[in-house]
Amino acid sequence: MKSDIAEILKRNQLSVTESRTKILELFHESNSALAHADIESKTEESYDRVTIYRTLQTFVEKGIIHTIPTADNSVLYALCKDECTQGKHNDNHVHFICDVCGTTYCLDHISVPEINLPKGFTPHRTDVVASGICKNCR
Amino acid sequence: MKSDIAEILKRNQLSVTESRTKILELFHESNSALAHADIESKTEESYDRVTIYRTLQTFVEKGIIHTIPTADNSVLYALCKDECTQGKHNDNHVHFICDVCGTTYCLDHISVPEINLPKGFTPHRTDVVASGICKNCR
DNA sequence: AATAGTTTGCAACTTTGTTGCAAATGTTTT
DNA sequence: AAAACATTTGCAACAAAGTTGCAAACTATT
Repeated sequence: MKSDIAEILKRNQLSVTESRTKILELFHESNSALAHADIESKTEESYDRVTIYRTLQTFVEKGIIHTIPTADNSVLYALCKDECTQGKHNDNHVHFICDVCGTTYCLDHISVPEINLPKGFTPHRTDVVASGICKNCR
Repeated sequence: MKSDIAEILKRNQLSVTESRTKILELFHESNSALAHADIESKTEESYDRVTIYRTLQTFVEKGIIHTIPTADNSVLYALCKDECTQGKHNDNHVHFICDVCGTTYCLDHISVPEINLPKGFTPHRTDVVASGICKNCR
């Protein structure tokens, strides 16, 4: 498992450091999206705030994770599907934010339907963010 | 026109003040979404930052404007359709953000398609945010 | 026009995110 | 496996974004 994580880092030309390994592990363990603050607390503040910011930035650039737009404009990150690579994100799936527990789910298998935009608008990326009540909070 | 604006404020039990009138006018004049910074510059810094924050908050609470989730997690606001009232937002329409000029359009007339969520997930609000190239930047 | 209620602006503060740089860590070479 | 090189980390200092309390200014009400 640990070596899996290292593999991912190497494949993306990143040195395998303690913080990167740990943070990437967190994403793999969690089945929901994580905010900067989640990572700070789950790592028990072992790493500098700056390191976490930079690690997340790097992961986004490499296509390892992606950001999720939220209605309250907090910044969330989640693992990308395999098809994502540097500069070419393929995250056209649906996200669900639970109004009760706040958990954000990445519904990878549910794809975004075609949207008929007005003449002249060419879409490049489409995000769907649904919010409501999740399966654990009913 | 000015009296229209005052009407809206009164209808929402808000005192008609210069800043509120001016800010609400800005939204009515603009056909795109506005960020806090846009409002600051378009009012030529006549109002305190805090006043703008509070005005936007109040307008959101009253259902006069709504926030738009963005992929880069900046905070954007746009006028609500008539059907929105306090505590009951009805913004299930599509937003489009132009990657070139940064303009955000509220595509009121394009409705969000049904999304089949997994069992147990009950949606309450659904946002669709498309980004790409807008009609003016082709 | 006086009073009561609301809103504004200021100051101070918190939270969130960024940058430069030296020290520490990771990688490669011999 | 140690030296040399490259990358990453943590610190400090800063910048930007957002919040709160409170007195002064403004709206609304009588």
